[in-house]
Amino acid sequence: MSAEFNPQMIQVTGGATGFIPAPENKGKPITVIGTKAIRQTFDEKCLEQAMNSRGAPGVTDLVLNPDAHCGYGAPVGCVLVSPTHIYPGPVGVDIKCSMSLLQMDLPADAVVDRGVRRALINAILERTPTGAGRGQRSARKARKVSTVNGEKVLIEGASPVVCAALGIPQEWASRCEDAFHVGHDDTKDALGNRLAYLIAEGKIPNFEEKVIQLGSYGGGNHFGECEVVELVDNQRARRAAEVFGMKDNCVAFLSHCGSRGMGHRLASGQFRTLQEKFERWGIALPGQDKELVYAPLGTAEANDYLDDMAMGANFATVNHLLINALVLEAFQEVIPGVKGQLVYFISHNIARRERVNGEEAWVHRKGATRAFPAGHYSLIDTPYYETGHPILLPGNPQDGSVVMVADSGAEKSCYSVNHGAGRCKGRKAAIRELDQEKVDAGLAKHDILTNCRVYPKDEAPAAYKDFGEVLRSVEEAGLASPVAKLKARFVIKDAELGLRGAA
DNA sequence: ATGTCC
Repeated sequence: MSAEFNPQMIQVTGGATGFIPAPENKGKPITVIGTKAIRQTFDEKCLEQAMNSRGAPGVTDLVLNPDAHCGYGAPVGCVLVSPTHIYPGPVGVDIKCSMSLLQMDLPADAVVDRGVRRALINAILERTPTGAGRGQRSARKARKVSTVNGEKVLIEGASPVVCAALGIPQEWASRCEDAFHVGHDDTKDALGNRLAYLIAEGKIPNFEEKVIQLGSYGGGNHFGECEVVELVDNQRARRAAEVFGMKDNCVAFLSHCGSRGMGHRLASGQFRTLQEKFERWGIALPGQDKELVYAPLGTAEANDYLDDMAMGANFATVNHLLINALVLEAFQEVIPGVKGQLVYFISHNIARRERVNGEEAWVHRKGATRAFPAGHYSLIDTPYYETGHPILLPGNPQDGSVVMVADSGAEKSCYSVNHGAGRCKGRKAAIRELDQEKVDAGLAKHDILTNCRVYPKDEAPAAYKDFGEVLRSVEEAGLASPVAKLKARFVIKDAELGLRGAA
């Protein structure tokens, strides 16, 4: 298999766009987004996964984004569309891993002082811990979490009752890609029934401990980052920023996290169940990849998966909104009177039912971000119909992150863009090859503070692709345009990761 | 991603 999958298989059509013919030339080709430099970053395993995913049962469209790299069954950084099947692998173990951005009514000058930034880091960490398990949040600061009914969170998502219990401003629900998710039959009763079954059967052990994780970041590539907003200087970007509620040269807070132990448990339970069934029934898997299990829509297996995915997604939604509420509280403790407003909350690990090619289909975005441009039917009755919705893309602390808005060209990528820079080095390779002093010096040079004594090498900017080249790909392909740049002032990560890598 | 296989 070695020489079979390589970037030369991509046929370039220009404008950072190309295609790979589907396996045996059956059906639509894989759409590939990326400049020449980006196409060279797609390794064998990533391309093999893309081909397996494209040839999988019921799959009609596959898009490979510029940040694509090897993932679980399907590449991280791809879009998989099926009108007939649901695929748990291309949603992933961190159901509804997402980005959110909180805009502060606070000029950039307010976070120049390093003492103020240190105080903010500490106030934020007290409320929204990082790392495995429940983290180190103090009991006093965790009080809001212990008052919420965990079952309601899974069943209702960011409902008025749940938001009120957690001190989340109700208007933030309108700044979500989806504020809640319903079950396979479009009711929340389906979720209530499914959850009662899971709990009765002991399928979600330590349920309350998982609920307490609400308002925490977790580890890996998750982070919280204080930013200074630099609006792009053109009329369209200015208009979009106005609708998004973004303020030039002001402070904002960018968060990346997902559904924590709850989503992990729901997802891994589904993988186990489906893999056992495929084995028992002797059904061949696409490319013999057991991570590409699937369920035909309408079966009990698909219904159970859709219900579990919805509950994991509801947990992630409330987790993100609570983090934003707690981060705002932390800012207010350090800088009394400061105001904050959610700009947007948008996922990059979720399957959504959308219209593609004129029919309803499940659009699986695995490390990919929805990108509906102005006038898209789905944005009617939202604040974003005239502009398109905000697209939140983390790059890296040194080179910055970006807020974009979709262009009409996004149709060719099933209305999707990348979800970040994408890894170019595996974690082990990054820990082995990168120099700790250089990693820390890079952040220091940009005057970016962090809670980590040493920054995790496997999360260093050098472990990721060139973000500028990734964004060039998106713009040249006509998928989206920049609205604002986000310049990091401090970054909060799982500090234990760094200590591990420093050994 | 995940107390990294309840």
